[in-house]
Amino acid sequence: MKTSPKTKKAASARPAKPKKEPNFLDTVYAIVRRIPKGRVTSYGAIAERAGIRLSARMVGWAMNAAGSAPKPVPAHRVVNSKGLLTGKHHFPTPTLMQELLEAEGIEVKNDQVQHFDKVFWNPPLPKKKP
DNA sequence: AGTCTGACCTGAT
DNA sequence: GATCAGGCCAGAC
Repeated sequence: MKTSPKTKKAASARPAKPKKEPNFLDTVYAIVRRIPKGRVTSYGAIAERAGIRLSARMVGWAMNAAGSAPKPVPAHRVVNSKGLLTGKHHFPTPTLMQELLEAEGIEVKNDQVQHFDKVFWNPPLPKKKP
């Protein structure tokens, strides 16, 4: 048999989706995972680096998915532009986020990162291998 | 299939 | 100076 009744899925080398970039989600993870210890970043910064400055909301949603991510994502190092631990409520324990930050040497008071502009870490562009 | 929300940010009133 | 609304992408129901 070999008949191939029809071109079921036949040759379609690549219509138009060579997989440019997986999902901006993976990009976000890549950036978040690159955050060094003792540093924090903001959703907007990640979103901008990911190429979606107007979509900072999705970054938060991405963090939510981070719990389901194959690898642990330091979501506790991600705070909003004000340095507030807005997502701390989404952690296993509402104090875990602060605990982790303090454990890394970051001073947190009242759910607010102290010296935010000093511990703030600007994420680099996800350099892609040529 | 369409609809809605989501850990936000920025600009304008 | 504070408040309101808009915007973007992706997943879940």
